[in-house]
Amino acid sequence: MITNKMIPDNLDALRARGRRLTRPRRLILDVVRAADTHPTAAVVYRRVRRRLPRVSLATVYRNLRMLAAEGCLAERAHAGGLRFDGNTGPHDHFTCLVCGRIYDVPARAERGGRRRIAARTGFEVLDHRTEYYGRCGACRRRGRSSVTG
Amino acid sequence: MITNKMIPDNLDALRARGRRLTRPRRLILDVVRAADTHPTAAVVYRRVRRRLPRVSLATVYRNLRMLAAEGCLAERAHAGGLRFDGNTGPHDHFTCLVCGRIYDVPARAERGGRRRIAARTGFEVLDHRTEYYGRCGACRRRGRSSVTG
DNA sequence: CTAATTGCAAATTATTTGCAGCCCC
DNA sequence: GGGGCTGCAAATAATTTGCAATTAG
Repeated sequence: MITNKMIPDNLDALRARGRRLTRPRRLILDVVRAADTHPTAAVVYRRVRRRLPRVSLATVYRNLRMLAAEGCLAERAHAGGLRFDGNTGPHDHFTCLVCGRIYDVPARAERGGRRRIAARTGFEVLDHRTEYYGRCGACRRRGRSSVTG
Repeated sequence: MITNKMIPDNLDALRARGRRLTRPRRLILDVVRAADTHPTAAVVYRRVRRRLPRVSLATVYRNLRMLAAEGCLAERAHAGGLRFDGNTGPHDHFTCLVCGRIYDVPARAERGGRRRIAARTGFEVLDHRTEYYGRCGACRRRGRSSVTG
C-alpha cells in the first residue's frame, strides 16, 4: 500500500523555486493525489469546487500544467482529453476497455528492452512506459463484455 | 522489414461491409500508410489536398475515425491531438522528445508481463503497448539537447 | 510591499455534426 | 437510382490567454 505520507511533499521544493502555495494550488494537488483513478481537468475542477467554490477552470488548468512541469504530478494524453496522475513513482497503467477507468499497476521489470531499442535504432532511449488494456475486476464480475459494453 | 504488401489490403473487406471506396477515402488511407511518422488529422488533410484539393477537413476526420474503427489503421491519443498509424501490425513506438516525431520500433518480446499483471490484479489483460521516449538519430547528430530544444 | 496568482471572459484549437447535393455500386 | 459520402459552415468540446484585482511571503 502506497500512501501520500511516503511520498516526500515537494511543496517545500516548489516554494524554494519561488512558487507560492496558494489555497487553490494546494487543493488541486490534494485532489489529484487523492484520486482513485486518473482524473481529467474537468473532474479535478468539480472536486476542487466542492471545497473552494470560487476557483475557476483556468486556474485548475494552469496549476495542473505547472505542477506537472515541476514534477509534482504526471500528465498523460488520452482519448477524450488530458489526464493527471498524482503517483509520480515508476508504475504502468491498465485501461479498462469497458468502463474506461485507468488503474496503476506495478511497473514491469526492465530487462534490457531500452538497450535493445537503442542498439537497433541508434536512438537515445531515456524513458519508457507500458500500457495494458483489458477488462477490470469490477466489469468482469458484472459480466460486461469489452465489446458490447 | 515490413511492407504494406505483407498486410492484406482490407479495402475489399471494407467494400464487403457496405463501405464505398471513394476517391477521398482511398487517398486518406494511402497518405496515412505512406507517412514516415504518425500524422495528425491536420497533416493528413494537407497532404490529401495536394492531390484532391476539394476534400474537406470533416471528411478527413470522418474517414480516419471510420478506418480506425474498421481496423485499417490505428488511432492514438497524443498531447497536441490524435495521431494515426497506418501500420496495424504489432509494434511499439519511440517518441523523440526533441522533434516530437514518433517512430515505429519492433515490438518487445512478451515475457509473461500480461500474465503477471492479470495474476496480481484479477484483471483480464487483452492487449499491451510500450512507448519509449528519448532523442532520435537525426536530433542526436544535430546535437540538439532533449531539454533545451 | 510586490510579484506571483487568481477569476472572469474572451480567444484558440481540436473535433463533430446538420444538411443539401454528389457519386459509388 | 438509392443510400452512403461529401463539402461547407456552423456547433461543440477542450484548452489557453489577457487583464485587472487579489494575496502569499
